[in-house]
Amino acid sequence: MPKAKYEKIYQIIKERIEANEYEYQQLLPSENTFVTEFNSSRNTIRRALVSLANEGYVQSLQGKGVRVIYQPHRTSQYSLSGIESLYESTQRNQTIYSTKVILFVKLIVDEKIHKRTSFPVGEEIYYMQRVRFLENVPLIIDHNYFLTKVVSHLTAEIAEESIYNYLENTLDIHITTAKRIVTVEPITQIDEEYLQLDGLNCVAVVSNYTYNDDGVMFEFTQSRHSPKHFEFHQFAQRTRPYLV
Amino acid sequence: MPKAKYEKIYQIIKERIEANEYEYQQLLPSENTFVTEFNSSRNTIRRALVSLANEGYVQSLQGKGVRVIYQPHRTSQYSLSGIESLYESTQRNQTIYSTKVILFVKLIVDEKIHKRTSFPVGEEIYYMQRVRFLENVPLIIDHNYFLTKVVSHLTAEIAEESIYNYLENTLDIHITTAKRIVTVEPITQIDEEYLQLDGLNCVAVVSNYTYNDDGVMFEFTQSRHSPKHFEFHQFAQRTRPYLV
DNA sequence: TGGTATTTGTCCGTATGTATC
DNA sequence: GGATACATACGGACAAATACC
Repeated sequence: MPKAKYEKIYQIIKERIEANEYEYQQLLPSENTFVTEFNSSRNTIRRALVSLANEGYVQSLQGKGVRVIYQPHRTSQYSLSGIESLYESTQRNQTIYSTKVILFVKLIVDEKIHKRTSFPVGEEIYYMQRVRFLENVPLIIDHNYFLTKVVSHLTAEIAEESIYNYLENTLDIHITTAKRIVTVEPITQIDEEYLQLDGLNCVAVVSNYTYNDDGVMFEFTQSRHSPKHFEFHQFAQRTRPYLV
Repeated sequence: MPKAKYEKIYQIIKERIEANEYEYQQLLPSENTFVTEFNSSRNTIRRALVSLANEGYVQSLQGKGVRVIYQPHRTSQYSLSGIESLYESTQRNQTIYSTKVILFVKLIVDEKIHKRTSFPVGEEIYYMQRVRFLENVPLIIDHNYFLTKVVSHLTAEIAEESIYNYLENTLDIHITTAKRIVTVEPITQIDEEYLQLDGLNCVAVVSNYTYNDDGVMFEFTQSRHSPKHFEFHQFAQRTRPYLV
């Protein structure tokens, strides 16, 4: 539940767009109209609108108005990131989701792990491998690394459920920023063993660097995706061209 | 050249971070310090800082300060998107960049093209295929679709050079927003013919939907990347966990 | 063609809240 | 408790682009 006023307004307008109350390509009510509706300053309205623009819901056109450019996903139900997370997707589609832990160890960062994760050498970490299923289809193999000094008392049982539940609710750790890098890599033996690749010899790899609100990078996760179901979304505003 | 004050301030602070004037994990000068340095309001400073945070340069910590979390790329020189564009990368590394047009036609959108591009059926478009080289290595095959009613008088010669130069400078079209979707797909005959895949049977595909500042989607581009050199960056703030 | 109203973009100043030190 | 630093919110002013008459 958001506390800030601009977040509430953002949420309300977003829901109206998703409910098609404001239609694709239509102009929203003017900022001043929202000012009277929500009884706020124009600045607060603008903050909400800027957030919506940043997430690809609307586009502001000076002198004209604010146009809706959101379109519901017509693509894969496994769509990831950007506007909608896998979690939201599972909720919306009422799909069955499960996780199987195939490795769970505690170890010390050496030079090799440092190169992969950029955790400092000598730090103690949890390392686990997990297979993630949607509708009983193995979609993703996760390699998770957590700093033990931030994430304490992790167990395989917790990893089988939701780690982020544990972080948020039990340890009261809040993630605020994350870097993600998508690459495509040749398959490993583990990939081949657990994922249904149908002859494809690559996987989509999302490397995820997660920071808590102290600015400490406490998690590195490499998610190796079955190519067939992989989809990664990005929205950019006032962007440079993608390729020269 | 940015006109707005907050953009200039954003640019200056960004350059200081990239020049390591403000170091990784160090706190920036406080907002009020910047207020006096740039002789502006705190609002304007905050706008610059929020932009930097959105692009992964800094992280704001209430009560503490604003921490630098930017690290220069230690990875591939072909790194794409997010913080640094391929163009900036080529500039920085002084690499040689070239394009070869292998197909250039004008055609009408039918049902099949509509499904791929989401251009309306019946619209006239330019369709071209281009191979893109870095240091004489074929990295990417582009399939570009442009609405002729927005992008007029395109030629193969222009496509061989920089289309965006033509758009920006000759046609005065400004792109403001873009959606990108990354997927991994089996290779086609064209991929195999032009890219050096070394036995890999997948390519990384970036689908790019580009809007001009009238809110018209005038370009759809599918860029098919050689997996070895592909890297796609994203930065997210106050994000949900990547996977449940 | 021109003038006026509308709408978004930028910028400023101020006040108050909240977290940290 | 007090000082510092970021977060939120309000209100006002003017600029720039557009729409309308």
